[in-house]
Amino acid sequence: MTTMLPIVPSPGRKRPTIRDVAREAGVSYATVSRVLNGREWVSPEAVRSVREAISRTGYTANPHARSLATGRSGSIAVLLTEPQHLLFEDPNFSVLLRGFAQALSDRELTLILMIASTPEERSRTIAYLSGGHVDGVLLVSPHFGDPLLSQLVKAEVPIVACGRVLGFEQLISSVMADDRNGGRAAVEHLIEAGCTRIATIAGPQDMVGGVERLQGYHDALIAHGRTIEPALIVNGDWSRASGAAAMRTLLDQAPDLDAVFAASDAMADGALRVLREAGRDVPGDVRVVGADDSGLAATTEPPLTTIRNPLDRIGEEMVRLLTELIAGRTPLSITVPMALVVRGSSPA
Amino acid sequence: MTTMLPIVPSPGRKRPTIRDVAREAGVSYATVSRVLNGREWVSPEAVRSVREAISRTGYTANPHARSLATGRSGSIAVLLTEPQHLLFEDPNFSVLLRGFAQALSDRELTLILMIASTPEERSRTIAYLSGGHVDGVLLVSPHFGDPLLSQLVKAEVPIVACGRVLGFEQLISSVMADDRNGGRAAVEHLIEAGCTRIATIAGPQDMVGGVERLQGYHDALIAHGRTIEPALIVNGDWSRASGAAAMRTLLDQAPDLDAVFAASDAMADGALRVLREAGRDVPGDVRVVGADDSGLAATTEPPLTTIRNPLDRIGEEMVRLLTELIAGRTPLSITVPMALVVRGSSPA
DNA sequence: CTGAAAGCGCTTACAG
DNA sequence: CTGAAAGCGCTTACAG
Repeated sequence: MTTMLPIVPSPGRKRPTIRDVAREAGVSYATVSRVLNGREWVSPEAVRSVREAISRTGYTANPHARSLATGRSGSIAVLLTEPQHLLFEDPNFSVLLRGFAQALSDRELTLILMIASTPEERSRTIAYLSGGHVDGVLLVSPHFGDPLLSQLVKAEVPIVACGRVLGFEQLISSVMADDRNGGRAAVEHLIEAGCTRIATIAGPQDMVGGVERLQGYHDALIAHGRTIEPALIVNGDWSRASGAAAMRTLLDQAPDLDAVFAASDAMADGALRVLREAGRDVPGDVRVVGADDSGLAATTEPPLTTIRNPLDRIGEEMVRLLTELIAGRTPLSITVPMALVVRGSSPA
Repeated sequence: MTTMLPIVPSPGRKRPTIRDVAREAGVSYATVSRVLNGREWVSPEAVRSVREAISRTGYTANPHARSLATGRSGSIAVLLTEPQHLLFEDPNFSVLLRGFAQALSDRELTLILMIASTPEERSRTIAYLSGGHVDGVLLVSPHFGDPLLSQLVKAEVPIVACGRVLGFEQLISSVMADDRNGGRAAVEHLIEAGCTRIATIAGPQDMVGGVERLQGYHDALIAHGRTIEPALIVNGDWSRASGAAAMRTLLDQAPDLDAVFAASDAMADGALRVLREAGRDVPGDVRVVGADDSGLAATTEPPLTTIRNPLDRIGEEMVRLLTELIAGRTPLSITVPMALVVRGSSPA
């Protein structure tokens, strides 16, 4: 096998630098830098010969040298502060991460993934971010009152969060789903379908999504002159298992219910299972609406009617906001609507 | 009584540099650099006063300057080449990513996430990586014959892949699960439980995991003197829906089956649903074994007996291998065993 | 429009 | 053990 020979075997092979390009193009390296950065005042011929020299040499700019000279790192940190296992198991996180990756790549920004769960990681992370080694940070699941938040704010790092950050509204940009109106839309859909005993499996009440979606449930019932019955409200923790448990409780407390709005698809799936075991037909006897429109929703039996969590859009807007923040604009808070997606568990 | 005041938070605030630390410590900045890098030949007093100066000034090294000086970037790219949506929906990917994050963080290496799906992204990515702007790359789902692979190899970027990379075994380190023996263990468990008509829902046959797990199914049957019956083998695409469809086919082709080994937990879950609908009791009438031990496995009804995909360990080993590669060692291929996890769908 | 030069913040031989 | 100095590869006023 002779094919194993590398083209340029020298271990100390040097990547071409701006000087190599300049030599090739017959100009000064300052000029090369100018065409690289699209600055004005470069003659067309210079531009052309530099471009040729670049492709001939296979030159790529050294981002570290550039950062050192400009003071801009060209990179953005995606920071996870949750105990990591929780987040990584959340399919929603993957969707968000994908959105970030796309939007950052479009802007030629590097995505640096940082996790701050253990105390050591936290202090290492805060030091790194405060050190200004990153142009900005995308905060994924800020815990209210997390000291990390104020440290970051004090360090004046541009930062945008996913979901409102209580107490920092003026300092931290944020993008979030309109959970409240989403929840309301879900319940109004059930009301319009003629349901009269609508239960809800709410999310954790120490998380904004949990609170807001439940609030939307209230809003819809009140708006239609219904009363809020405690027996129709049970909390879960977003998980399928918790949804199943909550459904059992509901069936117990209010056997005559004819609809359930679960604050997550996973909980709705758990509810579906319990309803099936209890011999209740969905949607015949009981209608079910979930939330998020995660990958799960379309594959349950029957498929879930749900309110779509626009995470792709949220990720995109977070990146846009962050670049604006970096450019010096003031913080902003954006709310993205949730849309009802109708499927078999509660048809139109 | 000296500079106790926290350094000024002026907008144009400059981060402290190595010179600031040197001034504070009363040494030259070369000495500061030495204690920073743990080089020998520094007096204990110098070390102490530098450390104090560092904490007093809140200094953190500028990684870009350091990279420029050392030629090491201190960062590792995690490269996704799959059409991204496929990967991000895969819970296994999250687990792997988490393992990477942890292992890299432990080594104070920065994790850069890169996605190369569109042609533009691909060429941008290849340029970036070939430019030597990253110390190495962790390849998540290499497609056989992907030209990106040979370009990366040609660029002499240290790279380790998840799963064997056909044709590049000598050049690219890889870490993978022992899918074949895992599949074999799953089926032997069923044989030992007394099952005689064991079906399998195999994964895609153009993916190594799909092929190997099916091979393991063969191995076990043959080793126990059983015959391979085509009617007992159906392919899926890893998804729950495909598992359900496959189960229907199996029930049709071989109504007397008493066990199913599905090559993924999601497919097993689909099979579970169809079996339930068909009135077959699991594990009473039919035993079911899945694969991966994803988050799903413990929450199905009944919970799945499965073979654990050691992705946490795989991620860890990939990072270790990569650092060794960067240090100049030769490529290596590692196989991590899969362990049987016994749950209700096929108890001991 | 273009070149020479300073400077970004670090590391690392090289002399002491 | 420690300091002065060169150099990593770029950008950007500053003079032409």
